[in-house]
Amino acid sequence: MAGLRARQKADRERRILEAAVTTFRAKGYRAARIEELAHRAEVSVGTVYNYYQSKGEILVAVVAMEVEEVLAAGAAMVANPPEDVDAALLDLVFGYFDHSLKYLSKEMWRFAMALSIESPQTPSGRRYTELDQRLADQVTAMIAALQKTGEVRPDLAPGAIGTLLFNNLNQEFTAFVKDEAMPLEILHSRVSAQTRPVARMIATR
Amino acid sequence: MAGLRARQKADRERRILEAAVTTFRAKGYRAARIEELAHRAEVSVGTVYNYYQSKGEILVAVVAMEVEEVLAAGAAMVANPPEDVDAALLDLVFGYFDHSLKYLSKEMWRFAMALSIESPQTPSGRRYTELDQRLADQVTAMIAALQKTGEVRPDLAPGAIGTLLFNNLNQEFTAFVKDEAMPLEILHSRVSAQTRPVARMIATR
DNA sequence: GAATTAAGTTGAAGTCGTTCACTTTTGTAG
DNA sequence: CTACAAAAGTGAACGACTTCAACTTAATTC
Repeated sequence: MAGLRARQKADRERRILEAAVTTFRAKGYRAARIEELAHRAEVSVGTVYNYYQSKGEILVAVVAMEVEEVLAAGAAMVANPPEDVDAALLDLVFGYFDHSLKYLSKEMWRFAMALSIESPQTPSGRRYTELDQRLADQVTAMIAALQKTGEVRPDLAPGAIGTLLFNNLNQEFTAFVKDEAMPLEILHSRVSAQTRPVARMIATR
Repeated sequence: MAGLRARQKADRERRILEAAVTTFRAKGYRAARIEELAHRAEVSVGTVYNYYQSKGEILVAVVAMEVEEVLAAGAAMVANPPEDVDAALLDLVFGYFDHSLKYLSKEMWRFAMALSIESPQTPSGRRYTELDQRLADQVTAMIAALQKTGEVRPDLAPGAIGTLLFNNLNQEFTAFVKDEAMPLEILHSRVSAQTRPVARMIATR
């Protein structure tokens, strides 16, 4: 028997997260009121805080869903990388970018990023940073994979180049979410311009 | 005649900024109460808001002092760059890093960064982003200068490489301020590891 | 199945950044 | 010197996240 209490608990948590996504998207993260969100989930304000430590933690839970999906897609690509160094790196990265607005608005990304910088020691801050790290590791893994197939010069440390490229794409993604007017294409072209020269230089000719 | 009103105004603004730096450093930015800061500056809470639009704006005013100094030092270096590509880039960047804790604590950096991401359209957010851009431009200027002296391959776009390197150092600096325990040396060595391979590849041999 | 304990819910109160209607001070004109 | 206008200062009130002491409800024991 699942237990009434356990079922109620799971149901409430789900309702709260659903209500949060709905409210955040409808009103924006900042303008979303915990009270409204609680009402929509049919619980009290206190109960929301029983399930999530803060408004930010609810947000990071949504970010985590997003990033987990993207990581899974990326892992498939690393397991079977395109031949071109250029294409391999950019396909991977554009995969991140193109999925990024599936559940989250730019505003939601901004607040999640800000939270992770502002409060790096909170559970939500840590969690965000950890997701970032896993993305960085995946870029490094891609470079290592390309070294295995002989596409990338074997004398380079994949960690250094991977981190460099990830840091760059992360910063450009930050610029992207900071500017509501910037379309994905501009992000693509900027990151291409910065990634391609490196791809060319690290490739075996 | 300077005018009593103008003098009092300038004096109050100075007192508020001074009180802010003192209070932020003593208690930390988050724990600093506007009320305490106002009391220390011998004005009312309302007057603080008469001079600065928000708590964050006071913080960014301090950041700006810091960055302006660093930019000036960097400009001197770009005007007369070291011969080595390696040394030129790392000296410039380490100059940024080593000055970064002169007026600001790591916590203050974190809140300033968070603010600029969270609220990119506010005056303070814009101001921070603009300072960042000027730093990025300076890295690009250094690469352009090294192309002029023939140290860097002339076929590369200095903007793309400069932005890439700046994005990397900025992200690593963010990681540095997120971790209270990380010493400057680790930041140096991480950025060296990521910058050196690129420096080697873009240098004329 | 009544009593007891443990787990979870509730919303009013607390905190702190920010605003605004009112007061005070400075500058100016008659 | 008085009266008026403009500028600046003030702090109580407000809004929104978060906490917590009191209350319900589920589980367990006898």
